[in-house]
Amino acid sequence: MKEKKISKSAVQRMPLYLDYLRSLLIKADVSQYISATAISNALNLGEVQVRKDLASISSLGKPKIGYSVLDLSRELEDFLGYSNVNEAVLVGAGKLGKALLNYQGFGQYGLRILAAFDRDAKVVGKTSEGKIIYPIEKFPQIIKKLGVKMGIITVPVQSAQSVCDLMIENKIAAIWNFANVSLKGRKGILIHNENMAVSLAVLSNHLRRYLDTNKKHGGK
Amino acid sequence: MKEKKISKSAVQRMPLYLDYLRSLLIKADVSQYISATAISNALNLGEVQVRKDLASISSLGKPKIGYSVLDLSRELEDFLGYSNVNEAVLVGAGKLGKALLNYQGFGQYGLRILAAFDRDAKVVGKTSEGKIIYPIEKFPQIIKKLGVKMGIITVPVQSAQSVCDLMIENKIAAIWNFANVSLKGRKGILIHNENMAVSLAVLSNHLRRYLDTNKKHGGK
DNA sequence: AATAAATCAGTAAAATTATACCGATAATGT
DNA sequence: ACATTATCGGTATAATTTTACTGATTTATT
Repeated sequence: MKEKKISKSAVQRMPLYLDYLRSLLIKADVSQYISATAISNALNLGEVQVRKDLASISSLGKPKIGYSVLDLSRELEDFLGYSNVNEAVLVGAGKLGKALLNYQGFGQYGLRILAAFDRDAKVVGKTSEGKIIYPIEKFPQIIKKLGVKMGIITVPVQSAQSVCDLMIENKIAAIWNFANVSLKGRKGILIHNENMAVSLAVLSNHLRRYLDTNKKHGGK
Repeated sequence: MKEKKISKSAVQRMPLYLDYLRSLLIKADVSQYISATAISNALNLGEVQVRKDLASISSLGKPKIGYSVLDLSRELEDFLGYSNVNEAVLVGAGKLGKALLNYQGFGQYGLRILAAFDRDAKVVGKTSEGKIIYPIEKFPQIIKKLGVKMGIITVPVQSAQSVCDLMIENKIAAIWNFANVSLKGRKGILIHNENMAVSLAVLSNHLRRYLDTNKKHGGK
């Protein structure tokens, strides 16, 4: 099995495929087949792009037939790491932090948040739906024991970088950052920023151009 | 002033610049200058990339000096459309919908959610922090009156596509979708999916590769 | 058995995005 | 005043990503 390189953009399309396939599995029987063409129509993506993406993680596609929906789902799950659970810890048990901590939906994507940390003694120790919130001082000790490699940051802007540093010191390799700053990491460490402002930028930029065009070219 | 084309990736970096500049303005006086180089260091981005991005929206950069932090912020705000408010409506006043509706932070980014819609009569009519939730049937009528062009979707998966269609029929041009499906739009209509699964895909993919590498090459 | 239709998968080309390079310019120090 | 330094901004190059094309493969049809 040769290791193909998969672009980041392609990685981001994979969960869309998986979601779609899962929806098919719910609707109909498990022995269905589907073609890249059909998927591309359903998801409004380029036919070639879908075929390329799928080819990069699977080789079960049969001409004239397509892919077994079930098998392809399995392969996507494997690729995305949903089959072997991703364990994570979370720092910052405020509003957002607690919401994520208690969010059941992550299970579907193979994510399990094992523990949370906070520096506020008031929230520490309390469990919400079985999860424990530790004082931040215990971070190194507990991370070492758990061997977790993914960290979620839900602290206010000011402390985000120091939490990030703390995580990296303790061998966290992938960081999901919900604080509204772009954090400084290190080579090999992935920092993924979940920034609503970024989304808004895309949206409002589109809107501005859209409205301009319609004004200029006399759009109705 | 010639219209330069700005890549989508570049657009997504703009709010990062703006956030950083704003943080500088808070910390120090308003007559500061900053260079693209300094920004690139702070945000851990390529120097050339930052300079290019800034050049595409501003021409106030002075050699040896850099940009006026305040002026550049203004230009970024203009570009991002934060200066002239973006108005939006939201469909789906469930948990997430209400959270967004009441989230104060959007103001900072020039977003104002004017009204919400839901098909459940129980939530309709009630106001939470001054916002009104209308029955979905009134959508066409009210959108027409408000002239809003941005729509936010926070309904369950099953109804997301029909809400999307409804929005497009009523001349919404940019859709921010929080439902966990990829929606089908139409040319000219932007659909931006806020999908946590996508983020998770990026993270867990990185992690898998990271762990593999460290295993193979004997990373301690 | 032969033909047609649908689809995969590999290679090539095009488009997009990021990076490198270099001359011009403004401030600073000599 | 002149050299030096930091920085901008444009052009050129490289890398990445998407799209197009083509041949091979499998099923259905005549």
